[in-house]
Amino acid sequence: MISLKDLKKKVKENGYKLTPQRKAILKVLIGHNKHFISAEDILKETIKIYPNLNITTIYRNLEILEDINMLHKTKDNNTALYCLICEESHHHHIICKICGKTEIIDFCPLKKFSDLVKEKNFILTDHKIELYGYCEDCKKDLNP
Amino acid sequence: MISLKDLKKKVKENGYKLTPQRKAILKVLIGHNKHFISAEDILKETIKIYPNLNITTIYRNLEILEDINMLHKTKDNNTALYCLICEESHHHHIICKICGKTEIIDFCPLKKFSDLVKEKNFILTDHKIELYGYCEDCKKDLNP
DNA sequence: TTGTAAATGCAAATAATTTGCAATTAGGAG
DNA sequence: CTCCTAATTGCAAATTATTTGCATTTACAA
Repeated sequence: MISLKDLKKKVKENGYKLTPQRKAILKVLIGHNKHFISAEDILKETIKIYPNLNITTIYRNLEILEDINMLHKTKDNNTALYCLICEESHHHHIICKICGKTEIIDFCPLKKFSDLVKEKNFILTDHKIELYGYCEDCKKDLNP
Repeated sequence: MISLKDLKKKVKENGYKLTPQRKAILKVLIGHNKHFISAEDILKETIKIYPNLNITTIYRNLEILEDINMLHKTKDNNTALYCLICEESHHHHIICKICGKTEIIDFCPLKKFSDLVKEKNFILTDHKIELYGYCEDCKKDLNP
């Protein structure tokens, strides 16, 4: 289980200061561990911890966390979503198209891809596998 | 091989008119078949065919084509990219992080995912697998 | 040929994200 | 502990892709 302490440590190791704003953001992220969350929603949560934190600060910190490989960013609609990278296991997600609920799919077919990629003379650096559908709650509301 | 004629037919079948602007857009899309392209780049190309076509028209048509399932939209950086859906084969892509060149990876591990998804009580409706890296040309320019 | 809903072009609006800049602050050096 | 400096923040304004309102034009079925 990833801890707030670990996150703070990694931030410091990378030469960034531990401001109260940054700590609040980390706390919120860890509260949503393994689920995607938007910058705006992070703001709503952090404000409870550090009342007048600015959205700019959120964005700047998310960018830093992404740079030092602590955060995974994805953008499918018009709003970017973020999710802590927990290194324990490499995995992908299924995302509910209605409520955004996210579950982990603990399987990665990357090895099978890498040969195919080599054939195309690409160097593979990143990959993103996202599954979409309806979660248990939302599927009840679907029209028959 | 998908043809312009097929595309026009599908557009008509769905009750949309065949305006010259729309035809120009389809022509450009088919010219980039199996590769992603941005709205702005589509505009640059269509303008050669239909000189004062407006970017709004591009966006509105891309939305229609997406609605009738002729177009696949993806958004990773801040710009959406579009790619005709050719139904002949289901596949995924590798995208060069520098120049955007796209190649097809003709493999889909979806079946392996579906069992895992069922365990989570989701209904799986869509999936997106995107691989990123550097293409043959761009990898030459990478710093050593 | 005509009528009408669909489609277009333009300008203005929107919304997420970024940037400039002055003020504040974390945290290492002394 | 105090001071210094680079890092960080907050605010307001800029940016950029995309969308919307509206008047005008057009495809195409009758």
